[in-house]
Amino acid sequence: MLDTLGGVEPGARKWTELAPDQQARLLDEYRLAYLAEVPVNWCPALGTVLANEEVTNDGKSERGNHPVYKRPMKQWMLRITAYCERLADDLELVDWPEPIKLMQRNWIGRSEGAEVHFPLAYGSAQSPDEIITVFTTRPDTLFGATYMVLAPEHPLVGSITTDAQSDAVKAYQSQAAARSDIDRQADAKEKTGVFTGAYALNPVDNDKIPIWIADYVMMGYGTGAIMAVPAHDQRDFDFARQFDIEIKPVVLPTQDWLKHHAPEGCDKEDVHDLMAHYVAAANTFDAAFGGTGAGINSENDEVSLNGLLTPDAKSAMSDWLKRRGFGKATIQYKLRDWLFSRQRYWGEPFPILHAPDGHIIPVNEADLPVALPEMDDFKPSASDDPDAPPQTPLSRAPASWKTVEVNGVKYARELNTMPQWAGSCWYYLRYLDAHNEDRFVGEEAERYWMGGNGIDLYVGGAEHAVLHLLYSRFWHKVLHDLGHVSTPEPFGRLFNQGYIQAYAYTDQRGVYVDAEKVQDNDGRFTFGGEPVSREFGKMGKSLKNAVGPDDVCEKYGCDTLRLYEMYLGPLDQSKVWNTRDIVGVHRFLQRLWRNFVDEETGELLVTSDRADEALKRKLHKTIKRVTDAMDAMAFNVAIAALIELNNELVGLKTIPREVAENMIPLLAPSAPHICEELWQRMGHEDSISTTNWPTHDPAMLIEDTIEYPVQVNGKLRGKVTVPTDADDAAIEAAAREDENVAEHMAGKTVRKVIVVPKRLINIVVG
RNA sequence: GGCCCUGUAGCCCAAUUGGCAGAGGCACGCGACUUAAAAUCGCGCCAGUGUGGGUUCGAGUCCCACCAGGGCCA
Repeated sequence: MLDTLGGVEPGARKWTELAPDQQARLLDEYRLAYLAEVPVNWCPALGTVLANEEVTNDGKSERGNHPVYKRPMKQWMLRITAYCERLADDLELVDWPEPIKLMQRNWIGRSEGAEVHFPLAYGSAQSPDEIITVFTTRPDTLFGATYMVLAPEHPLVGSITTDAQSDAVKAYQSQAAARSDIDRQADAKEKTGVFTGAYALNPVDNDKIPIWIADYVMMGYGTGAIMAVPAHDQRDFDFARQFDIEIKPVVLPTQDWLKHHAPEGCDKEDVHDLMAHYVAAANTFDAAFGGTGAGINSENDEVSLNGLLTPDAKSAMSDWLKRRGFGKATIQYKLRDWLFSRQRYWGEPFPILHAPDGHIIPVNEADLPVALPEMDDFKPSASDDPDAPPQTPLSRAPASWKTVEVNGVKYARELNTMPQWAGSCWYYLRYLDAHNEDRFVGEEAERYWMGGNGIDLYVGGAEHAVLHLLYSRFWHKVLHDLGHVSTPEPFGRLFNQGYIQAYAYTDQRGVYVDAEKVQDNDGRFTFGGEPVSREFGKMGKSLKNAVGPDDVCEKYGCDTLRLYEMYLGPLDQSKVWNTRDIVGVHRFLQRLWRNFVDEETGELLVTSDRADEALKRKLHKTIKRVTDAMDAMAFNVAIAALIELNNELVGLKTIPREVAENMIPLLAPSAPHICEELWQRMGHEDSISTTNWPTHDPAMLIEDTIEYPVQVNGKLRGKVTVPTDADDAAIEAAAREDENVAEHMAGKTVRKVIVVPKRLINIVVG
């Protein structure tokens, strides 16, 4: 095991046999928190570095939209990559929306493939400096690798470049450094690159293949080097055509693909001719074939992929690579380690001390937590200059805070702080036992609240998919491994609520105007007499379309506001705020009140009278519907069912107590105030929040008779009512007796009769 | 460019997961109450489910293609 780790003496087997620096290096390979000199996202305007997750697609900071630059800096990292596999696999354990799971899987970016070692053509292949390792998801195309590409920053570039190519390579390297990753990854047809003058050997056939550098290969992804298979990868194809490199097909495309991409002059109907043409001159086709198919041109003395379908070819090649020591099947992830330090004041200080000789120790446990020093000026040092040295606010802290003496040695405090995510990674655990002075959460409290599958229900926005929700899963797993928490996952069930949207209005210059002051004149919208155009978007300040909840509360009460928000529509979808509709739920509450309380006298109308059979059935049906809907978080449906029941009560002089006692608790979560008031008036001394959720009587849901729709050939032709316990034959007989049904069956042969119990009857004739 | 979500009445939304397209609300119309209006109560109105195919006895629901809106990743 130790042998496989970098820099360890062969033969060393025991920890104590290792030199201190070897021990340190080994530990560093495994530490979950480590310092590293890495290319980071530096945002001079914010005066801080940012995690990949905090940088938008167009290279701006997620907060504030400022430009972000790559630059190397020594920073704290958290080794989230050590948990890649479990973070991906354990998504199986949780009840989350599939799109969020998918986003996390994509972000983690698991890909199966193989690593392949390409020896340099002139080297002895003994030293690691003479081997280029690449990762590929398509080891089956190895016979088609006709060149290699290193990222311009790849450490081998300097040593392999020939003198003749040296100037060109250096010029290209500095040109590439000036481009952003986003730029470099953009699918430009025009590829750039420079030949290093060096060659590698393709391990499958010992062919000498040229080594290029090109900026479409990124150092931060995979090994920073690729084997290029131009026949089967579009970017490699574009590159090879541009620089006139051999394009060797090793997978046979589908007929459709050949037809579609063949050059002019081919007989597109003659499959054999197309294939022959492709094998002879794949470079004349207009694209790379990236799909799967049978292998061709892929054979050496020991292994043949010819005729094998892609999955089989992949494993055959991986096996061969492993047998010959040229590589092995492996899994690669897109997720990078998490850049965990920030140059901000408002963040948790690291409990870390730096010794004068550079070694690092943790702050003594008795001195935890490390509190931020009081400072007058705690702003980050913002700058327009991307090369300005980072200045953390804590570097301006009093010397008494910055220096700590331990055993006579003066240590310097770490002056970076943790990112805002640090707190959200574990707050849910602290909330369980917030006053515990001994532990971050007591074991008993943790088991009680988190037991089973973690937090029962976590409601939040989808924007956290690859930030908070990934980071906190990582921390939770670390805590789980250390035995501090009992579940492998923090959030058993996740629910994403949608956004509230509202109409927004722009004037003729395209500037947003205050939506509340816009007048609607039969679909023509004006603001201060000027016409404005209406659009639509997430409610908020930027679109000037926010509706203050205070106004709604003031006018209708907060039960109405609450009810309205729940009634808008499915919780997980974005919904339009339409002030006009509020009166609907407000009327419901007023009607409810009038049903229960005499408006004139204020007398409670709930009596001990028995409910009649129909009302009882309605009640129990409602209990079931509301219960099911609340479980499914379909609050809009639950409220609709209660409105329906309430409408049934309108004609009654008094409300039977058995109805009231069940109905009010059903509504209480949605309209707590009015329900509490009615509950008290009904004679209860305890709050309604302490009462049990009503349960329905299944017997009350069973009807004596059922009305069946009768279809003939799938079209509704009649309806029959039969006793609930009628058997199929009886139902069918009843159906045939219906006049209209009989008419549509007249003179035809019955082919089939489908009786779906409690649903319908379909008679197929022909 | 790839992937994901959504599309049902003038509007917001339901539809027991493949079984009668309508629960509820808004808006609108008519009627009752009222001197009148508001409020209230009653009654009514409107779509064949974005488009085109397919599977099925039967499709809003499943499959394929396309269109539109929103999102994620390049």
